[in-house]
Amino acid sequence: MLASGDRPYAQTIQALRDKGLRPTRQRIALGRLLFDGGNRHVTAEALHAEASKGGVKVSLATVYNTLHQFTDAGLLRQVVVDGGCTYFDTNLSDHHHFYHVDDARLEDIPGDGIEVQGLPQVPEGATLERVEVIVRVHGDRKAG
Amino acid sequence: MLASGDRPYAQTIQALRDKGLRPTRQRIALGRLLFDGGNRHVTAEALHAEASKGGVKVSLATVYNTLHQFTDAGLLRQVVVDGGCTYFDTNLSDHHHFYHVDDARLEDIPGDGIEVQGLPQVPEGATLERVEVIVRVHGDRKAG
DNA sequence: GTGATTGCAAATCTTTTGCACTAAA
DNA sequence: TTTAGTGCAAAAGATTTGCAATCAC
Repeated sequence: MLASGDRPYAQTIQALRDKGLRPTRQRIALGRLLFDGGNRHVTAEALHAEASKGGVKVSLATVYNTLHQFTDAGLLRQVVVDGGCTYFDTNLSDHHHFYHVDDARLEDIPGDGIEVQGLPQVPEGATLERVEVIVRVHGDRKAG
Repeated sequence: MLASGDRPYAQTIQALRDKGLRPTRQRIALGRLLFDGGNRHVTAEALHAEASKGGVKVSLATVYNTLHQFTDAGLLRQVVVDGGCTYFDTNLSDHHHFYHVDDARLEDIPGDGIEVQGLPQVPEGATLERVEVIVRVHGDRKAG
C-alpha cells in the first residue's frame, strides 16, 4: 500500500521512489487519492475532478501521464470494459469485474471464486496473458 | 445468414427488409462483405477500407451508421476489448473471444465449452446482461 | 544548476452529428 | 413525391504530444 492515514506522505513518497518515480506534489496527491482507502476504479477525468475538488492543482494531462506511469510501475491495472474511456484499478490481485452498464461503473467481483472452465488452448504461437471476465449488469444497486 | 454466393443480392435485400432497413446500395454491399463467408470481427475503419478496396463507394460515416443499425437490428454484436476502437462481431451465438494484443485482432473461441464457475450473485437491484470472457494473448499465430 | 516533471494548448484519433443532396418506395 | 439514407465536413470526446516554465535533487 502506498500510504495510510497516519503517516501522510512518508509511505507514498517511499513507494514512488521505490518505483523510480520522483515524488512530485502531483504524484503524491494522486497517489494518496488512489491508494488511501480501499480499492478504486477511476478514469482520468474522474480522478482529475476529484483532485480539483480536493484543492489539488493538477492538469488533466498530468493525470493521464501519472495514471500511465503508475500502471507501468505496477501500481495500477488498466481495465477495458467500455470503448471511449479507460479505467484504472488499484486492485492488483487476480480478480474480475461487474460492469454496471447504466452508470458506467466498474465493481470488483468479491472473492476469487470465479473459475473459467473449458478454456481451449491458446492459438499456436500465442501466449496467454490474462483471462478477463466481465459480468455486465444493468439497473443500479438502488434499483430503478 | 444474409446472403450466400449464388443468390447475390436477393437474400441480403430480404434480410434487410425483414429488419426494417431499406436495402440501399451501401447497406447491401456492407452486408455482403460482413455476412458472406464465415464469422468476422471488424472495425468501422477496417470495413470501410475493405469496401473501398473492393470498389464500393461508401463514406466512413455511413459505415459507422450501418454497423450500428445492423447491431440494433440484431445482425451484429458489439465487442469491447480495446479502448479506442469498437469491434463488431457477426457471430451472434453465445461465445467468447481471444484477443491478440499484439495485432489488435479478435478471434472467436471455438466451441461453447467455456463455463464460468463461482459467479457471485449480481449486486442487489442489478440484472445480469451478459458474461464476457476475454482471453488476452500475445505473440502471433505465426509466432515471432 | 541540471534534468525530470508539469501545464497548457494544440494535435490526434475515433466516433457522432447537422444538413444539403440523393435515392428508394 | 415523400421520406429515409448518404456524404461531407465540422463537432465532439478521450487521449497524446510539444515545448516553455517549474520543481526535485
